[in-house]
Amino acid sequence: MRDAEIRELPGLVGEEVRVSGWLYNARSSGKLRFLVVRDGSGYLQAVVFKPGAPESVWAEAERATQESSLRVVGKVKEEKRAPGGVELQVEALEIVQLCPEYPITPKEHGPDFLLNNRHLWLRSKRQHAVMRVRNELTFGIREFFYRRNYVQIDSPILTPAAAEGTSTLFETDYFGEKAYLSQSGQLYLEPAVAAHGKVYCFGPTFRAEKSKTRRHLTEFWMVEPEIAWMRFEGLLDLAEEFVSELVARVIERCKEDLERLERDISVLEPATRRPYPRIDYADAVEKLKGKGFDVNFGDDFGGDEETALADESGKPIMITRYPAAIKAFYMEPDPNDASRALAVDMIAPEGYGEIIGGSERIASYELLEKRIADHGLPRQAYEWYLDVRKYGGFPHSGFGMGIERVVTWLCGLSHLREAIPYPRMINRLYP
RNA sequence: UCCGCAGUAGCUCAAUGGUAGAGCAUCCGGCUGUUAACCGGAGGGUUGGGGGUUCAAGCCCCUCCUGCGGAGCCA
Repeated sequence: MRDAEIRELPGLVGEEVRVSGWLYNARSSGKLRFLVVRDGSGYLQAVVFKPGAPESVWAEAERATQESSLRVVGKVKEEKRAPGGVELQVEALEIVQLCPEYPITPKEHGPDFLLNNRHLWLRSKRQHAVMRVRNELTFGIREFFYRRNYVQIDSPILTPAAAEGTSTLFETDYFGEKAYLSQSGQLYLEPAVAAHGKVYCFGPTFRAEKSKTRRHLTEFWMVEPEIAWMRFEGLLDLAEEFVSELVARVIERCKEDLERLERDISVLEPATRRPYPRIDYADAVEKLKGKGFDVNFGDDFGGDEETALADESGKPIMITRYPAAIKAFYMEPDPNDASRALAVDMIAPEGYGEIIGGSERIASYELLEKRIADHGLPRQAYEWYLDVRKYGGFPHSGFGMGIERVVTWLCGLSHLREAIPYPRMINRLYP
């Protein structure tokens, strides 16, 4: 007899094994009791047949409640009627801890209740699948960059000043000084790119905006690559390669999870194929006007506008060359039109919104100096950032991708809050 | 911050201004192949808080609280 994970059982038919896990659900019919056991690696139907089992085993099988932790011993049997194709014929059963009435029943629940019980909700099938997709995505991201010889540079969470103004930052006390939780690692990446050439950071970021939409969290994860000597066109290629490769990876390696989430893979497949449509901001404005939207050149796009643009193809689209006035101070102006920035937003299809924002960065010391002044930012706080241009300046580009937005899109979720283990939102800091 | 919707059993939801109900969960009973199993029974309620209208309020009015959706902002 050996210990086995449920995922291994199809290869252990005929063998006697011990499986340790939790009771997901139980069904019984007189002399027959089905225990659905989960152990994180899968779901197992364990069967106890009263006439064939010792009385104590039957009694324990009857006593076991939903989510009781337990160990079952028995022979693995091929069984078409069982989910997964195999089942366990229980010979011994030990309840490790009898679970009292479990709050999350096998019926529908509301979001407030589920979020209050997020620590338990994580055990349910859908949430289990989402976290596995997230895991595949984040590992894929690291592998993508590792294979291309990027160096991961972790940016600080506690920062002395805002990247783009202080209004959206969480403020905290730092030994009598004001400190802010980082809203982007990008500025700290730029000095590092001068050291390593190709770098990225990957960590949590914080926005104190009182956003109440399905597309916002106050704490979310962002991956931000930054590349020396890369120009705008190269950045567009990189973003496209990055996303298409990650989508393909998740489709290939998370088939079961996506199936459990009832995500139609054929809808995701166009995103595995390059190129993605690229549309100039000015053309996007015209296109939206043609669709009856009330937008003018110079406006930023809202969620509805983004959705309308993205829905034309099943792929993400890249909107390029936004007006400089509505973009960040550090973005390089378009050499053909200084009123525009070499900035890109990638919009996911199906209304999932912006997943990437990026740009070529200002390379000139003098221009950056002027922009900092124009935006009313405290020069002193950005001295180190200006040094990237002062001591051997160079063109460079980068983007940021929001992990939860991508997970939400890949899984076909209706809300970002399911894409992170413990969502932090306005009015929610528990559990 | 603004706009809209909602709050009834542990959970999801019903209930013309007139005796508060169902399903799931729990407990008891039945069933040898269940797939959110099924069938029968039982317990379970200060209808979010406060105030008001009325013979009578879960329902109408005021107010506060909480949640949800959206806008703005953004990934």
